[in-house]
Amino acid sequence: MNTSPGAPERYDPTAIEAAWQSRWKERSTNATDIDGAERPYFNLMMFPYPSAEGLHVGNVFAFIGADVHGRFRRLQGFDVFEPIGFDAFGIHSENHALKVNTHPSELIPSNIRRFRDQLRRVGLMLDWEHELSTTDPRYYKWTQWIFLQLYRAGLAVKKKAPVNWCPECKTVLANEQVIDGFCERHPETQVHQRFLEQWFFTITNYAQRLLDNLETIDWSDSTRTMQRNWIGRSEGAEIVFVTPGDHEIRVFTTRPDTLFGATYMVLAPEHPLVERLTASEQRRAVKEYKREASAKDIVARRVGDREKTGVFTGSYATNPATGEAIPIWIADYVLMEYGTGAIMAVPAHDERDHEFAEKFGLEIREVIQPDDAYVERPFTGWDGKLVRSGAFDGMTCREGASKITAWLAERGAGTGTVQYRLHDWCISRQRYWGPPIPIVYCERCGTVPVPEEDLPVVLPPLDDFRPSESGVSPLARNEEWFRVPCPECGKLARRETDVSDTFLDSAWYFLRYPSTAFDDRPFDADVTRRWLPVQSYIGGNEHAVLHLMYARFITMALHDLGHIAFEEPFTRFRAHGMIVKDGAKMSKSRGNVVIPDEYIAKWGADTFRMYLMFLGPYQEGGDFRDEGIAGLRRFLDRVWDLVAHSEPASADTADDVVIRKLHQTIAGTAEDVEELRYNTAISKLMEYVNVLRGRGEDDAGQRSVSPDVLRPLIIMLAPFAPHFAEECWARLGGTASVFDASWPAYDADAARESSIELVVQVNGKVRGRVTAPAGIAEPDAVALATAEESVQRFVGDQTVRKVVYVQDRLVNLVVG
RNA sequence: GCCCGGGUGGUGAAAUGGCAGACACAAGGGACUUAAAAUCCCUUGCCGCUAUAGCGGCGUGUGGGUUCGACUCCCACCCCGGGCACCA
Repeated sequence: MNTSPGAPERYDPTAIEAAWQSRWKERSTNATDIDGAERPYFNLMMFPYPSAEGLHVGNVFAFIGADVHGRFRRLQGFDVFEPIGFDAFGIHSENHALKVNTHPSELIPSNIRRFRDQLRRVGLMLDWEHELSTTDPRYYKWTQWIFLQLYRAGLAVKKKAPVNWCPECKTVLANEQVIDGFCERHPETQVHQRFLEQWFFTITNYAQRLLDNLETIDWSDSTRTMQRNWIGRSEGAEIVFVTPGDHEIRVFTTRPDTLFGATYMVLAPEHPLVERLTASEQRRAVKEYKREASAKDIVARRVGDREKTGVFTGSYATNPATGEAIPIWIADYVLMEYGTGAIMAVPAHDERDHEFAEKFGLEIREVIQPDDAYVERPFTGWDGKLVRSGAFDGMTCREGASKITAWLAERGAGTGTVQYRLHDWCISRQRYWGPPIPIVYCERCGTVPVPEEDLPVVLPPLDDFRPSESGVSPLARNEEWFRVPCPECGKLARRETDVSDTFLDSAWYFLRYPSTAFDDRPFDADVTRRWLPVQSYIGGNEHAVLHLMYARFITMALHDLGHIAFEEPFTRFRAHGMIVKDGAKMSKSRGNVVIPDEYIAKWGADTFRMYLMFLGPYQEGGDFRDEGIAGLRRFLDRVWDLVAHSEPASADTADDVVIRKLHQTIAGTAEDVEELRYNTAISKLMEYVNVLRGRGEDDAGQRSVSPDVLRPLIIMLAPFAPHFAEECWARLGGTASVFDASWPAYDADAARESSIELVVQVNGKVRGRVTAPAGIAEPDAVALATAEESVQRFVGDQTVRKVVYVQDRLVNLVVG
């Protein structure tokens, strides 16, 4: 440690970071002027769930990447709004509260305090004036208000449906929360199927728009692909099969071209027609099979490689193409939730039907002659010609599909249609820790929405908030709370005791941020017009089909109801990658979770920030290794040293090499930061520093460069190392914050190289290099290249058959 | 099974179809130091030839192809990560 008087002060991140953090707070450096901003820029990051463990490095990685973007935009002259909040309702918090046997209303505030503290130390440009928490009645009042808007529009409906039931959570889960048939939060617990009355948002009404709009928004491809797959659009036909008893069985198929090969049908065991179609001699078998199927949980039902089971109903239906009577079976490989819950089985051209037909000895009739004769059976491809298909013989599959659909339509036996895999969003939860759904059930008036002026329906304190085995909400144990007069007739009625899904809380928080000052409206019209949609949203792909889909849906619905002017909430979304530790995913059980605090304490937030942004491409993530951090600290130390010894009189301001490198760095770094290529942006700054260090040395061995070539460096460094940059900026004579400066101007002329190095190849192999003036013409370049001794050796007396010249880059002589 | 990513030195990684390995880490050598740490300088893809300077060959998961030229484009395959999965 150098402590002698007069010696240059060492870089001390602890002191500098604390000083600047309090200065930012005092001066409101990061507060946004919501009403007065000239160039509003909404920079959003995914608000965290305030867990008991505190922020981990994954959260911090996400926030820093978003913060770098926000700070960069600010240096470009935008009024950047970078708010934060807490997603504190939900099963996550509640389960933790149950585990440690403390009420969530006690836990959450202390967790939030810890999070605030951690977030401050990371040095994010957060505007704390607009902090929100989903558990705040001032917030969830409007979550309930959104429910009411959707309810009035018919987009919130109550229906009995097969739902995913987690026996551990003792609640219903959305499909998105079921992973491989197991609960998202309890990987050991299988999810079961139950039929319950639940509130749904009919997101399926928006399936096509959610799909189409994906083309119009600037999102990571990976995220858009996941959404596309989740929506799962399939084109095909709905075809009607009629039974002798005049029952109509509708099926959906993506392969109407194979209709002539449909040799039997299958209904889902829960299909409403099963009862009526069952012949008396099959009654027992069918009943037994239905019982078995309903006893099965969703896993057993959904695992794809399971052996097929099923039972014949004893009835037949007429194949509308062949006129043949084909047997009707029931089997649990047909799912009631998709399509019509019934299929036409074409065992010759569908793997599942094939397996089923083989097992039960049903007819397998090929109606496609594949183009390639040597393909495996069943042939499920599209490249073939129709056979045994009457008038459609000889057509390609594509042609046959549309012709058969048209032919069915003429006879009223079918129609072209589209199916989606997307399911309606089940939003009710039989849990405690969420916003109560604002509905009252009255014996006389039925289902009555709580009047808007009575919102919020406050979640009452409840000592025993455990979920019950029976699936009834904890709130149903609080009679005092749920007994209320009917808002319409005044007679004693009963509140809805379910609460809403956490994903509803987070589906609209970005709308609230700029309007947190208003208590009489969810989002102010003027403010919203100025600040939304969100210009940049950065977050993890784990939310690609949950949060991001729901937020889009809620935004679309609010748009259609006239509350907002846009229908897509996030103009640009970028998914960041995942941080792993020594090649393995971080997890508590592995014991390799990186806690940012200790690293920040040891190295300083700026070094830590820079390391995280440097360790790999931001959108791919990377491997966190302790050894790598020192390099970034060394880099900052070197910059510190340059700043400490800067001399206004230094000649480097006119040094071509320095100036050229500076302007190349300005252009390259801006482009990299713009594209979130933070790792290469930092490496470019390092290159520039290496040039400065090589140039700055005087006769006495003392480095000294002028502040003029350092200031642009400090600005470019500021998004990554904000405290460090502020301190250097001040030491270089800056008065205001470095973030009130502008990103350095790029001068293309200054960046241009005057001489270039031409690579000379012979037959594509590098055989020499020549220095030439930039912009050299081809004949001159070739002459220079050919004259080179090392090139001559490889050309010898062979004739040059061809010359390839790439301007200012290379000459390739093709000889032989 | 299907749909996305990805596979490059000892390590993290970089490269609009045009010098593979920028920038770092680690390692080795040297300077400074009584010594160590820190700092600074040098070396560092592999193999071979050479006393050295240097010279040559090989090299981006594997096998083919396109091209004057391929980490980059095309085809087939292998491995790793993620998503979906009896979705008709």
